Amino acid sequence: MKILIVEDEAAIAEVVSAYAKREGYDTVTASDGLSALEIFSHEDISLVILDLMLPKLSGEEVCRRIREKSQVPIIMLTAKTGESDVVYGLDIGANDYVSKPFSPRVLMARVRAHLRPSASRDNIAAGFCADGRIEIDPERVEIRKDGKSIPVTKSEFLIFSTLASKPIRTWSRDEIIRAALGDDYDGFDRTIDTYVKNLRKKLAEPGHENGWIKTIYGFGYRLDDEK
Amino acid sequence: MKILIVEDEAAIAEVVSAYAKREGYDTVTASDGLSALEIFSHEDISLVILDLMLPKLSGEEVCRRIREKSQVPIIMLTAKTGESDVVYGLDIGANDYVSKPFSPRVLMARVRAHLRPSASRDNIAAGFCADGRIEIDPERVEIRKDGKSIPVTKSEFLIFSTLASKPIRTWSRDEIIRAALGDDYDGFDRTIDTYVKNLRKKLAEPGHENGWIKTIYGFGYRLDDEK
DNA sequence: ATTTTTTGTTACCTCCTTGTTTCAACGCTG
DNA sequence: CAGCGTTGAAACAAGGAGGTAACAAAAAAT
Repeated sequence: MKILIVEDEAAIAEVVSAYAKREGYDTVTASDGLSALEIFSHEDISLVILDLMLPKLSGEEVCRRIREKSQVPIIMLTAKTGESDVVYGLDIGANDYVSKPFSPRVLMARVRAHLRPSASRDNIAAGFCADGRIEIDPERVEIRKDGKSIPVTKSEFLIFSTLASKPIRTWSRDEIIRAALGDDYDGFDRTIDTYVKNLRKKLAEPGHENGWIKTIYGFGYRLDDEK
Repeated sequence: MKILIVEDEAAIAEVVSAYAKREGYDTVTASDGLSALEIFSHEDISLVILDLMLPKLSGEEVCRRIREKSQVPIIMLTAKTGESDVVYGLDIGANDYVSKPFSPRVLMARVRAHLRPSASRDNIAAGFCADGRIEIDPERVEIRKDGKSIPVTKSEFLIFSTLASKPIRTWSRDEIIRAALGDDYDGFDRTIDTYVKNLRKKLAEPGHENGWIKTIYGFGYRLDDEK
């Protein structure tokens, strides 16, 4: 987990960085807007702490540019405390807004809240798909086809549940990893292929050779729930 | 989008509810912890605004119970302003923490930030064109004509989405490349011709041989969405 | 402790997509 | 309507994405 700290006052950047590191995060610091974007596009950043008053490129502009590419959480950390400043900051894409002077403890609590892994078995919804033929049972951790239990592994179950939770959506491999296996998973995205292959083998049948999992070339996978 | 407001002071609940409704959200109010959980489990709640000092069941406990089941965004709205209160609130599962007295405008900006559609593909706007006959679905990564899915490649999808995002506009090849394929794309602009050709082949029909993509001689392309 | 299952990586192969090129057709301009 | 630049279409090479299986490591079961 790497945090990008964009802050032109070295002293503040130091403090934030020190706190973040104490919590086990990696940090990287940018002191102006342009280098922030530069770093962001070349490193794998999980969260951005962004000052608004920056040399070269304003924080607002940095926020907008990042949002064009990414949904990474952005916490604005700034001396602008006016009501309108806060509203504006949030509306251009920030996820959180902390005013200076700030409490490092509170800031880090907010960082944790944004980086908290969001997946757990508990929020897997029971459900049906494939015209009701396939049933996901989070209580028993079981997938049934036509009422008959299909033995799947934990990962297979989590991944299929994830896909089925939004049959509408096409999921990229990274999204599947984050949603099904958790943020702290570190492994290659291609591993998903293997799970999908195994799931397909278990679920497939004549007429549904793909096991109701459709490949969206260049993007990822989606439940194939067409009628 | 329905917001659950958990607040025992009716006056505050009223104010929050009024603001939320003005923004187009549905609201439902609970005045104690138990009824909050009751409502939460029976209705489709997209976000919770949660006071901490509640009759029957504390806000902290409500937060924990909700978190056992769901990842719905929770904004704590409370008179407890101590640093430790904030840290504690966020650590037990709240996504945001707003202290009373609060600015309704800021609160609503935070609500918007939490409910903002999050997937990065979603900055491709869903939309219709060609008199509603062609539909762009960024969730599924799919283009449909008359409701029937048209298989397109990644680049074709991105390019058509770009054109459709501003049906008014004539796009030069370079602009299409930058908007659809990214700044770091390196390739000839004439490649766009090929994608357009392929798209046209897939979308065309008698009376619309150009697949709703119009050539602006000497400039580029534009969606042909005339009536 | 041993076996079995699951998890995750890798390599190989195939096929699709991507992007270039070539040439024909088209549209402007005079 | 002739000439020139621009666009359309098809063919093709090269790269990239996905399918698959074999395998190592870790976890669970016996």
